[in-house]
Amino acid sequence: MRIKEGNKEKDILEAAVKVFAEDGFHKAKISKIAEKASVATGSVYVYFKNKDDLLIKIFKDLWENMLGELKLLSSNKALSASEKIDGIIDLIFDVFTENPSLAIVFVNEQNNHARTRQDDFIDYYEKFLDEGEKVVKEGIEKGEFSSALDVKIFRYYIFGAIRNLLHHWASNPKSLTLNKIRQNIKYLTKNGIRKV
Amino acid sequence: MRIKEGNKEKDILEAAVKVFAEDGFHKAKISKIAEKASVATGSVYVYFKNKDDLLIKIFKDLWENMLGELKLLSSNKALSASEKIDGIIDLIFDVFTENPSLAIVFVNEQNNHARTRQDDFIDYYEKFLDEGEKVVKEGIEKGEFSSALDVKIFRYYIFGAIRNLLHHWASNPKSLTLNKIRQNIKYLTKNGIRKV
Amino acid sequence: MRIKEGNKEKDILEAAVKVFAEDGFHKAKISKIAEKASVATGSVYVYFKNKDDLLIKIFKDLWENMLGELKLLSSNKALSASEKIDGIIDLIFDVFTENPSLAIVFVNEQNNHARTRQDDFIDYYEKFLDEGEKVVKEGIEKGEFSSALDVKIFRYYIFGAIRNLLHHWASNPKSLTLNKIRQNIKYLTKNGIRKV
Amino acid sequence: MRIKEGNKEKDILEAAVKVFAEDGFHKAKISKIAEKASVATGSVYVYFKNKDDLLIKIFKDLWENMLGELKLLSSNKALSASEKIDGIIDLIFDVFTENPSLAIVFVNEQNNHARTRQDDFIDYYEKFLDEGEKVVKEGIEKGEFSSALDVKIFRYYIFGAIRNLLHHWASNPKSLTLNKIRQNIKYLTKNGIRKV
DNA sequence: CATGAATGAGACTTCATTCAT
DNA sequence: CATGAATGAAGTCTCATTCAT
Repeated sequence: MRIKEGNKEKDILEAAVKVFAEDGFHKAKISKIAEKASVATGSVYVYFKNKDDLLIKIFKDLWENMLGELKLLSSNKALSASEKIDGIIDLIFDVFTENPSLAIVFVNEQNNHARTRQDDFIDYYEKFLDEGEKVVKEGIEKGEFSSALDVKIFRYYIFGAIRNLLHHWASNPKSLTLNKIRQNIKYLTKNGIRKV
Repeated sequence: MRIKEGNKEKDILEAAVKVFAEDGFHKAKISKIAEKASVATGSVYVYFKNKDDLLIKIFKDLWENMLGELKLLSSNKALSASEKIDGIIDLIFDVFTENPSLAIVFVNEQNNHARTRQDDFIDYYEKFLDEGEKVVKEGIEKGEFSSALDVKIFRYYIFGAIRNLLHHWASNPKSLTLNKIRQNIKYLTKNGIRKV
Repeated sequence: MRIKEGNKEKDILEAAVKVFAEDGFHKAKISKIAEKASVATGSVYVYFKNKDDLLIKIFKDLWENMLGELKLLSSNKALSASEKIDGIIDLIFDVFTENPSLAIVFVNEQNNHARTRQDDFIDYYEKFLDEGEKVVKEGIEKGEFSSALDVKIFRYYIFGAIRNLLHHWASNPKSLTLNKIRQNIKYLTKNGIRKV
Repeated sequence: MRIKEGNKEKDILEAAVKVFAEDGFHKAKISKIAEKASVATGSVYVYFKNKDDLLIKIFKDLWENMLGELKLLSSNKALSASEKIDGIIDLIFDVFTENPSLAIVFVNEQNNHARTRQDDFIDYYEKFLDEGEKVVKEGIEKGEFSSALDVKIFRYYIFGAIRNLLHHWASNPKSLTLNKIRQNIKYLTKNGIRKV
């Protein structure tokens, strides 16, 4: 029995993230992914049902992990709502800083793909956003955050902002320091542009 | 007086926006666009060089217009920086409210496409963002906005936020009132989530 | 508008019969059919949904025609049942004599294909057999044919016999005269092997 | 005494017959055959050269056996030619009754396969038909059967008839009693449809 | 002998684009 | 300008076969 050496599944998934980031999902070729993962084209189909399945697994892994981390964070009684918001921002930045290609794939492909198909990664993603929403609600109730804001809207607001900055950074890593981006996001989220 | 014989070019472009929004650029078929525009498939190629050209023209029209409007707004001496920010937000919302399909195409396809090709619509888009940046700078100089923020980052921040909310709204028009979104964006942009 | 010159649909169908006969349905390549029909590979898909559709159309054309001819024959009041049986045998022989490739495709592929899919050509085929059955019933009622035989069985008996002989002939056209085959079938069908 | 450790070769062959009958040779997957035989995919290739080889062995086993039985029958001096014909029909029916899947594989795949390749099972098959032919010749010489018939043609005639009925029965076992089929074939073969 | 993960050749099918009318 | 039949390049996916263990 030929033993599965190394971790082909992981190799393929990582290669897929890179190729999807470089060429976009639709122009990405399975053969290129296979080559980058040092496996035969057909081997991709041993581990994944089809091209779509690669993308789905990428997002599922991403949001399943993120949700897990976020839960740890949001349940931490020692933190204020404001500190938790900072934590969420850090959480997101840490993941995508480590894997800029993943940031690009997320920004460019997730919406487009989620629209057509109903996959289970969407559940994780939505739960992640729900969990973030809870933190904001908590902050409002505690009087930390303004009760004027709509939490539903805020979640798309802040997420879109972060997404766009990450995408810009991932595309031009030299134009902006990630740390500066992170700090500015935290500042803007909490204070807006008004002089405090 | 020009005889109104239908404007095929415009018909095709509008059909393209709808089909790209529905099916995504890559899955969209030229034949479907032609059908929706009530022309023959071949006629698309009388007015446009190829499929990419359709998308390019869509974005060029969009940002050329937006830039023109923004220039009028930003050069208005009667407005404070803060009022101009409100104006920019209104500008964007007005365009995409009128044409939700365009919002979807913008959000889903522009990044993806801009990455690969170097097209002139990008100039207009960048100039639009530059012009917005100027307004922020002006606000900082006048002491209206905090000098702690990086204008470059802010432009991606606010634009990402708006984009994401528009996309969410365009995909689920009933989940949120556009007016509430607009108000919240204005509030958040200026005040953040802190209790004022 | 590029006009459909000649009859590409018919050309493709005829090429398909030849290629299916030569290589068998599963080993037959669309590209070879296209080449034999002097069209581009893609053109096959202008006229036919897919490879299966080619086979289905072949059988539909065949049995629709055969059924039409058989109805004319069986409704002819001037003929005895025995003469009608001869007529049916002639009918089948005439078609396949003209198109030996069709005989091979019918024998080799119809059963195999009919099993998996439920296509409308089967209706025509079954009706053809039903119509033949009627002739036999008529012969029994008139006292021409033995009442000892089961008409249902007879229809598969005679049809299998003819099919097998046609297939053998089509595969080795020189081993047997078609006329001799035809005569023997008529004789055997009516008299069996017993000395009369 | 040989230890009974299961007979993988036989298991695989029996599984192959079933799968070929169900799915057709070309759509049948080696992996499904292996699974049905409770062995690993690779084990199929320990016992058989390739997929074709499975089919060849199936037919070789079939006709080698059939030929052996037929020789016993045809050399039996105690039987008339007519009785021998009955015996041949019984012989064929007995085999396929016991193994309807084999009947389907025979009818659907043998012709198709025999055409392309030159395999040794064809020798056995031809010899089986030759041996049957001898019985008919003997019947003619003895004056039992009509000298008007061509023995070469008869062999394909009767074999086709039987094949078709077996196939019909194997596909729809409930539509006809096998006994009735057998009787009718014997009757038709000897007497034809004429009233005796 | 037995295994089953890995391979990679091969073919169907799609659809942007062309061009004769 | 307008048409839409025709094209053919290109990529996904399947699955028989191999081979290291």
